[in-house]
Amino acid sequence: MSTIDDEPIKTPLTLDDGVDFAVIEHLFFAYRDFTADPDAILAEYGFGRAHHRVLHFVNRLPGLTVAELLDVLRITKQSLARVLKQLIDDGYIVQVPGPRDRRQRELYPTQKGRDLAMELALPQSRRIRAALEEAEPGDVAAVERFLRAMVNPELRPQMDKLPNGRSK
Amino acid sequence: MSTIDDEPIKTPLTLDDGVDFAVIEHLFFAYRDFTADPDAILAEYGFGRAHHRVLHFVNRLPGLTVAELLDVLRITKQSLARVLKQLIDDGYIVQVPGPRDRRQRELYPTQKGRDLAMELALPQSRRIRAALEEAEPGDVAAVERFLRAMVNPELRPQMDKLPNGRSK
DNA sequence: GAAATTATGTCAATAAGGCTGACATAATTT
DNA sequence: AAATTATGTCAGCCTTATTGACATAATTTC
Repeated sequence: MSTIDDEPIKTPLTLDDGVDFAVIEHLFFAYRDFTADPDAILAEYGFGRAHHRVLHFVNRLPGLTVAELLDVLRITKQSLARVLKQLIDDGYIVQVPGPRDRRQRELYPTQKGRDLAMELALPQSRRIRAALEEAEPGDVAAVERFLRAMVNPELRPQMDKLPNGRSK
Repeated sequence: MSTIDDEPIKTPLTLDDGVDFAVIEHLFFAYRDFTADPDAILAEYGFGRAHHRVLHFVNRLPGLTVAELLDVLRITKQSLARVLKQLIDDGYIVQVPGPRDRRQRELYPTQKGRDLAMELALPQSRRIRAALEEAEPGDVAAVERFLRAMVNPELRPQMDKLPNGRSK
């Protein structure tokens, strides 16, 4: 019988073990630095990453309801409540009663909220553009295809609803 | 003079605003689902994402010291302490006094720790491979180049130290 | 050899951002 | 009129991070 084996293993896991450790780690490091940019700005406003996400999607989908926002963020009503309340109290987001269903609250950014959303997006956009500078034609499409394919299939339609350009 | 302007803005931010919102959102959704896989497994063990990261890098760089691990994870000693202690107490990681400097603790996975690291990596690897199935030749390289370029330049040498394949 | 530095560990307090469960209100639908 | 829906709120809990302070052992420096 084997006793409990707490012998140290001295050989590393490598790509030979059949796992894409390189991509796994690239994603980890990339995402960490990607979020560090806005985090620093948010701290000046007394906000956190949760505020960023709410502000971002309200700016990208103005007029979405609380339920729709919860569906995009995949968090609970109670988790959203605190950050949304702060953003409203501080004048970054306004609520408008739904036109058909007056129980609903349509969420819109104010000019202040739009400005902050842009300020937060800028360093991220700069980082992305710098990363793509060295890229060859077709790489951008390849990266977007890959990232999209990494998302659970049932959530991909949701991504397609986000405005892609030339909004009127 | 302008009064406080809390008028709702009804037009969405789009790519026309000069920001790569598509890539920003792709990264957000992709990373969320990418981490959801191991999170579910970790919960069964009573662990969290922090345990995963520690276990991962100890398996990828067996024998690294506490200081080196802190340098990779970029968290504080106190944050590491709790999760590392649990992983050691539960027999996933063992400490070995450094051979030259006996103050140092070299960290190694046990067989149990190696097994869990693989179990956590597998769904992530499966997701990556599925995403790359539709990819054309050269796309993998493009994705890795992009993700690497998204990392702060000063941290890239650290990524290169991770074993790339064919370990002996 | 004594003193300073270094590697690690630990204690206490704090904060952000999640969670669950329970309950309230108003508006809509049945 | 009753049931359902959309939203809000209260209370408590968990994980993961933070800072600051201090302790111990080992190494390095003078």
